[in-house]
Amino acid sequence: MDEPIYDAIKLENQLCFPLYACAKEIIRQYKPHLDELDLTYTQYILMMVLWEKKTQTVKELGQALYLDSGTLTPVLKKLEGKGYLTRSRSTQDERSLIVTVTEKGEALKERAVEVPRKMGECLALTSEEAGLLYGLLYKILGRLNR
Amino acid sequence: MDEPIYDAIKLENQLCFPLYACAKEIIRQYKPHLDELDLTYTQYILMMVLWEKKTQTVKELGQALYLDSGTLTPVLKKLEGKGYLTRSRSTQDERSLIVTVTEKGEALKERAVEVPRKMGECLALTSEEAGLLYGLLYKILGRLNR
DNA sequence: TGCAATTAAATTGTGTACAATCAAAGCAAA
DNA sequence: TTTGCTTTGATTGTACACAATTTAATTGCA
Repeated sequence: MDEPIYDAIKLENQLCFPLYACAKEIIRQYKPHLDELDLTYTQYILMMVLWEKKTQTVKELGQALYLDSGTLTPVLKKLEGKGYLTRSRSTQDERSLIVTVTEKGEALKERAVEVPRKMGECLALTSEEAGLLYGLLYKILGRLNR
Repeated sequence: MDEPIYDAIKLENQLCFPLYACAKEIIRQYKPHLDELDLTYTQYILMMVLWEKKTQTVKELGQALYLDSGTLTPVLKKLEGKGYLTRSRSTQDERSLIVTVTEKGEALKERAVEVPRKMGECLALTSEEAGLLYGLLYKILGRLNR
């Protein structure tokens, strides 16, 4: 009853599935730490971009995070409501919305630096393995990004 | 202005982010192929389990897919509506819901075998790299799974 | 110049994801 | 056997995620 023709559609032979499951499970591990900051994972990675760049358009945020305006608009409004960023139209190009981190948003960074340290332990990869995984993932992302 | 203290919360230094982005981007690549089968990615991986096991409880599906009943219940109802599976309570234990693939669901497998072949090309990894990635992902999943 | 094509966000609708809670069923110890 | 604990799915509420459409602004070109 073993039909090798069908091996290709066995869950255990997929590469996408462990990728999908792994991402979800790791994000679940983040939750208790991010709850302390009152941030979701999506809000957290968005703030990460702003901590580094201070000011970005929605388009730039979308490119950095692989998210579109349909996802970003409500997340940005939520973070604006929390006082971590401001949203305003560009005077050069009224179509562009400029997102800028506030002082309160900057201050959050001080508490957020603890999150990667707390998370680091749970992956259980050596630094070589982590580097290898990192390289493979960005190789795939680079290939898909066109 | 380079503050190495903050390097840990740069997006580019995260391992979870490329994992999350990669999973999403690959699932996006699946979409045109899965559209031909009128399946979403979640529906597709659920059917994958049923193609192999024929019959599973919701609990077993949840363990296989890393999903809970809050996600599975609506997906199962949708697939039941499409005629690909049936849902019925176990007579041994009325708490358990037994999910069984139908003939129509089995038939879908014949068309689904083409999907992995069509997808294989877009990853652009050698088989060594794919094996390495696979191993690393399951190592993480194994560690997180307790 | 004037208008068609393009671009940037926002909106709408569908489909997950998951925490928290609930209800029903089974189990277990006194 | 009855009460309390556990297990299993379903439900509810919140938060993405993205395709498709809409709106407003800008650009390109005849």
